[in-house]
Amino acid sequence: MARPATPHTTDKPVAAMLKSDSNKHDTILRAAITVFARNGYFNSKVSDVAREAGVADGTVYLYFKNKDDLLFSIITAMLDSFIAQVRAAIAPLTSPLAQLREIARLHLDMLGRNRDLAVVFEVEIRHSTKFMEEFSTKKLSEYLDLIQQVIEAGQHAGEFRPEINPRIATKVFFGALDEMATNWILSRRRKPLADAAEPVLDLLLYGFVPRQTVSSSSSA
Amino acid sequence: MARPATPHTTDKPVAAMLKSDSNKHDTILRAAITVFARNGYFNSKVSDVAREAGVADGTVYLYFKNKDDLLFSIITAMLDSFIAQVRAAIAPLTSPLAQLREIARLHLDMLGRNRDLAVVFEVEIRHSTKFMEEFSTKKLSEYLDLIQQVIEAGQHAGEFRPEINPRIATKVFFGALDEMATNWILSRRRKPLADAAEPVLDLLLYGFVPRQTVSSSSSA
Amino acid sequence: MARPATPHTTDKPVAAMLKSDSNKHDTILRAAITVFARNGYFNSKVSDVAREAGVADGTVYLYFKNKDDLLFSIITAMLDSFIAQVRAAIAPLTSPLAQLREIARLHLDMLGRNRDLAVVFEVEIRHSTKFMEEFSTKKLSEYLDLIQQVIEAGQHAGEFRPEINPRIATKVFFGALDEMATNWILSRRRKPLADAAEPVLDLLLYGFVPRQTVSSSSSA
Amino acid sequence: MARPATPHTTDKPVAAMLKSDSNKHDTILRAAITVFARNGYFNSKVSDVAREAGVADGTVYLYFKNKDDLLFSIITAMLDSFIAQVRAAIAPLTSPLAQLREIARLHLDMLGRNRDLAVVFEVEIRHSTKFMEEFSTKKLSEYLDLIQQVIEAGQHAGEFRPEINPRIATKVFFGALDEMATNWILSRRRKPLADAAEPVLDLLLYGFVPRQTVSSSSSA
DNA sequence: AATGAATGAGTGTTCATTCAT
DNA sequence: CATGAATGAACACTCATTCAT
Repeated sequence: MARPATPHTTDKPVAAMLKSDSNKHDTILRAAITVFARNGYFNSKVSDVAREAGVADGTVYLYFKNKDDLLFSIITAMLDSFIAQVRAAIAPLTSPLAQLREIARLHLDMLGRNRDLAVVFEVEIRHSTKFMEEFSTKKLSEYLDLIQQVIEAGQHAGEFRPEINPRIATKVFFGALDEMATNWILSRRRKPLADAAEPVLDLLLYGFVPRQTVSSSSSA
Repeated sequence: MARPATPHTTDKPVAAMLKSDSNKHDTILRAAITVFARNGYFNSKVSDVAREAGVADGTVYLYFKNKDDLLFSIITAMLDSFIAQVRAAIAPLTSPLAQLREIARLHLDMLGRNRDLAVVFEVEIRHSTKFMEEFSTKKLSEYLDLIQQVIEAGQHAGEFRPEINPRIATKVFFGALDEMATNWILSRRRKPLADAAEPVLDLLLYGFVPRQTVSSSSSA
Repeated sequence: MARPATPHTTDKPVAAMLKSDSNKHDTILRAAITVFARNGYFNSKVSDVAREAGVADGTVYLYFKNKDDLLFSIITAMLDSFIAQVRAAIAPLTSPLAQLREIARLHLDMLGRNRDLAVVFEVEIRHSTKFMEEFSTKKLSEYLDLIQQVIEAGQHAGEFRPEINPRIATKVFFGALDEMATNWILSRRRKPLADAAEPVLDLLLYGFVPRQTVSSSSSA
Repeated sequence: MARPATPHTTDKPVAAMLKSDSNKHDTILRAAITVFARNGYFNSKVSDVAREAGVADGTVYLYFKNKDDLLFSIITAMLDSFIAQVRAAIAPLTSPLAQLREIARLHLDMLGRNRDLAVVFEVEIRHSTKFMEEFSTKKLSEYLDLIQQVIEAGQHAGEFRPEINPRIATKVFFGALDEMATNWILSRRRKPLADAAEPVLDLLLYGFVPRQTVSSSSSA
């Protein structure tokens, strides 16, 4: 139940955050996602990317400064696209709790739609501490801030416990989703990643510990 | 409150899961942790590790099959040591909830004691999908199974909600801790990582949503 | 004394041996001189030359066969222009000694007017033995022959010692001027190169060794 | 005639300024001379040098920082060796004029012994203005200073004209020899380069212009 | 066991040249 | 004539690994 009309299926599929047509820049970027996901960034050759994109090696350098810039551009594009989608999706929702639910669903939905994208995001983004720092202080923190704002709004609205630290709650939320995605990538079973959204949310929202079904009322 | 005598400070400091003396095998492994944490696995040269360890390049190959084997050995040693510590620490505890609490604390305590170790564990372990698959299906899953057992025990004991999926709960728990560690590595502030254990646990155990202050309302 | 009206200042400035206007062929050639002088032939890119000339890369190939042809054309143009100037300048002079003096002056004057030109001539012309052979047996030897003829004429006229080998004298003469130019390029002081003409000539004409101020006879 | 006992033939042949045995550093350097002379610096591949030296590509980098360092080392070694030989050869000579003569002979003798060496020295040394500046302000100027001192000593001794500028005389002297060498490289005839020493010296010392045989003629 | 000199396969990047527009 | 995007051959340099000592 719930979440009935929400358009999981964005007409602009996540995988196609890059205009799928013509545009050689995007063709190369898509090829890089495929290749990096297959072999990992360090084990991928620029010429692999070029071949996958159907261009000459040198052409890659007409559109990207160097190999690193390829990875950088992929992740920037992903996060930009994702953040925009999330903003658009939660804007109409009034309840912060509903918004948080929507973020979780979109997060998993997006990564679950394109395994290659997910691999790059979950694995290759960590290819160096420098690289991670770069993103965690820029693009990624933009996303995390968004989540944190929702959580704080939820506290004001009385939907979330006032005593929890919103910063930590954000990390717990993000970490939980991130781990689901990482596991999904590694697991052989191809159950849709988005299926995990509901149970994860239930856990995060209501905790491991049972609510004292209180009083006698339940038994009554 | 609580957890008074629990020996946070294992007499065998985490960093020295490798016997700190003589043993050239361990000297090289420690050197590798330092070097990999500093530059990342791919940007580290075997000769860097050798120099750090004070041995000749060729000597590394007397103890390790190749460069990959170095990283593999580090993580295996880390996880073996960690799992052993966790088992020992939770054995005397009877309440699964107390056990889970102890795991969280130890997890963060261990990584927080040695940033290099944490960097390798959080970042370098992901240096390839193959590598991750290798671990997630072996060592790491041994750790995750341990957590899962505690959660299931907690469900039987009535300490955790019976309806939650223990497998998913395990991932949420691990993912939350993992994210705390990753963030701690990247953050400049050097607040002890273990300080995060309590608030994270509170969030996971009791959820984001306030418990209905029960009483009248429910019965109303 | 002497050489009063000789037009050091050719109305066609040396630098503009290439018609300075319109003509795209010459525009590119001038750009090439600038660029080659700045970075050296091998470190210059065809696209640098194109940009300097304000044309597209491909346009360079409409006027020159390839990059080598650019350098070749520069030096050919320089030497053609120079030889023509020299011929014109010495034609009216009757004394071979005066002619030789004029050649020295013009030689240094021309190179000293345009450092870029000098750099290309002194440095880049030597970019390969093949290249040098090409020129030394063609254009350059035309210039050297000119000098040699003047020297031989001087011998017949009794102005130069009959016993000297004109071929060797030519090389000594050219080598001395060449070295002055090379040094001038490298030196920081920007004293006009042509200033060196007089002292060099004095040395070459009268030698290092003092003329026996001859005994008393002269005074007699 | 003249120059009877002077040991043109240094027991340590010029070509072997590099100990010809074992020493891999020198083997590579000799290979580089051969290869650079054959194809020119820019057209030579490091792997060509390695093959010529009979070592692996990587080995070159154990002894030289990079390709540029190869050329740099060649010329430094040449000049060091040459300057030492010249100093030793002129030390016993008392007459500056005899010393200058000896320098000219040695200069041409050395280059004439090993065409490859000469090619590198005459052609490749100019592979860039930066490179030339480097040498002209260091090693080469040490050589030029040596010549200049001899000329100045000759002036004091009354062997050379007092009014000539020693700095310019040095350049004229060096330039003349340099040009002889350059021409010899390019010429097909293989007449010993050192044969040119005597006529060149005669020209430089006594000039192009005949000494007034004075006496009667003038008064006639 | 330990060494470290030697190896040589591997790759990111450049840039002269072409050609469809 | 002119363009400049695309090409792809070429190459300096690195570094994991070996092995004679």
